[in-house]
Amino acid sequence: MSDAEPLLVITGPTASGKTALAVELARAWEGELIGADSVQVYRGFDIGSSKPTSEELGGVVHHLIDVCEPAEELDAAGFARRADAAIADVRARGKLPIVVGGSGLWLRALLRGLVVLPSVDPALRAALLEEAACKGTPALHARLVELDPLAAAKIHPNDTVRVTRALEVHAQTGQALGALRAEHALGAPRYNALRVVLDWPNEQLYPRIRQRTAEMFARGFVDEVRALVEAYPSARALGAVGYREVVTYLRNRGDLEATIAEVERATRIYARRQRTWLKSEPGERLLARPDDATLRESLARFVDRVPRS
RNA sequence: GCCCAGAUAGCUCAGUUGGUAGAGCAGAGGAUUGAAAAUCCUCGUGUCGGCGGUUCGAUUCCGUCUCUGGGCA
Repeated sequence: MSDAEPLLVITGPTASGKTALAVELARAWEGELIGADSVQVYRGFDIGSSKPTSEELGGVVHHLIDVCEPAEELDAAGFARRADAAIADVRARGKLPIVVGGSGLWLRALLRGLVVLPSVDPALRAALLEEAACKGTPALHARLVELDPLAAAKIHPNDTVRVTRALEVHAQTGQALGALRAEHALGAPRYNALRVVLDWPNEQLYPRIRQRTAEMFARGFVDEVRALVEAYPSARALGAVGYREVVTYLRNRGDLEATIAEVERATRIYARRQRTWLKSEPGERLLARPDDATLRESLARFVDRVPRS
């Protein structure tokens, strides 16, 4: 057991019921929520990200939602900085911070930190992407083999995001990301987190996804996307699950029923990817269904250990 | 009723100049250190519509039947 601060984290695949449980716990223990969701941080991305409404929150304070304009870009490092500040602020007021969200890398950045590096240079990144588009990502990977063999060995030649990222770091710092990561991996956790992983069998999760998707469209998801596309045509979050499918629908004047089915499918695939991530992520973990009767007792024992200043 | 085009993986289809077949999507698993709701990797046996014929061998060629589109009556 490390001496890092205890921290309660609610995570799990999409549509597993994270928000509802977090709100319930916040009410019970005078908590405030810290979002760890890479889409809900953007203003205007409401329906498609299942951002909790003020009714759902029922007065519970929710940090790190609506903190960016869609044209801005918040990355994992920026999120971790803001989340650290929000957690400290909640504690300073004698409340219980409850981190809730399903963005795996963002949670990792918060709980274990990232390699310390200069912030992203958009021009450099754009140039590398341009080169990847022209020559093909494997050509850039071949260069990475020369510059950073350790990183290259762990990155597939077709993985444009990771190949360009590693080259970007080398260009910015002259250092090999592979070695930096290996060194960083040995570091201590930043928080003593209890991660509650909510999940359901597919027979229950898939119908929940279906129902939530239907509700999104009933509440005006298409109009939300139309307005966002007009105001912020290059917003990165328009590529997120659901948004991407509706953008295509609007551009091609496609079939709405088929689009709804595509959104459901993309959401199921996303849920599976989240599970894979959650399985391999180290640290203390409590796997539970949201209706698990013993879950509240276990959480109450943990919360008793959390100091409040 | 006649003509034409189809019938191949859960779906959409490609293909085999005759040696029992493969893409995309779906589905399942995995990776993941400043894009992460992103990005990427792995996994393909199915009476090749039924029945006959030709052939050493037919999913492929021929005949016929059934079904589905489209056209003509």
